[in-house]
Amino acid sequence: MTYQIIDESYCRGDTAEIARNLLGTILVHFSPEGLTSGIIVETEAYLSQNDPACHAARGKTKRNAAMFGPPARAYVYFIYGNHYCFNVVTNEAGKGEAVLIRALEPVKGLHLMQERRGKNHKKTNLTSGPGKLCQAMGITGEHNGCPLFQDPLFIAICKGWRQDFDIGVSGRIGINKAQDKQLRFFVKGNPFVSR
DNA sequence: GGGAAGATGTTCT
DNA sequence: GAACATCTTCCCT
Repeated sequence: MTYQIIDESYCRGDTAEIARNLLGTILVHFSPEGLTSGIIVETEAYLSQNDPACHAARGKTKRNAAMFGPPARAYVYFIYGNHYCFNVVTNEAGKGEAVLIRALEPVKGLHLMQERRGKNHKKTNLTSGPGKLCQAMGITGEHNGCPLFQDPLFIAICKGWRQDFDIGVSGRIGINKAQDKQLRFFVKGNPFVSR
């Protein structure tokens, strides 16, 4: 499988469209413990306009500052006392938009993912949720603001994974505000999609 | 200073 | 399907 790493321009423009486009791309992390990677199969868009569920809705804070930075960077935040969530910053710097990566199909480093997740999880339980995939991939708050087009953490378009998948659309998961917005995108029928 | 909510995961019934 | 663990962040109930 050959990769073509994305560049900054890939994440400029309409955030919902980028959320769709990210489906079927691969997230790769060269960590000190080893390589892990997975195909992105579920995403959610968070917008700056008319979207109270977006962390940037109430303006820039210390926590969400990375969302207001340049696109194609990571926005990683800590939630519920236990979990990290990984986002791709989109649109232009200053906007405050991002795409939450909700699920991956593991490709490489399965053993390391098992180790990081602890216990004896099934393959489908390694990366099928935003908190799970961060733990499995070794993504933490250290990666907040990191570029996503160079080592050690990057997203690439891969030739070789099937490109003929159907895209499902639904309301976003786990939020109380703006539940009617159809901003969740996923690969239909993929067993690694959450829920 | 304090409280409540939060883009979740796990375990139990 | 529901309860709960766990703790940071942000805006005052």
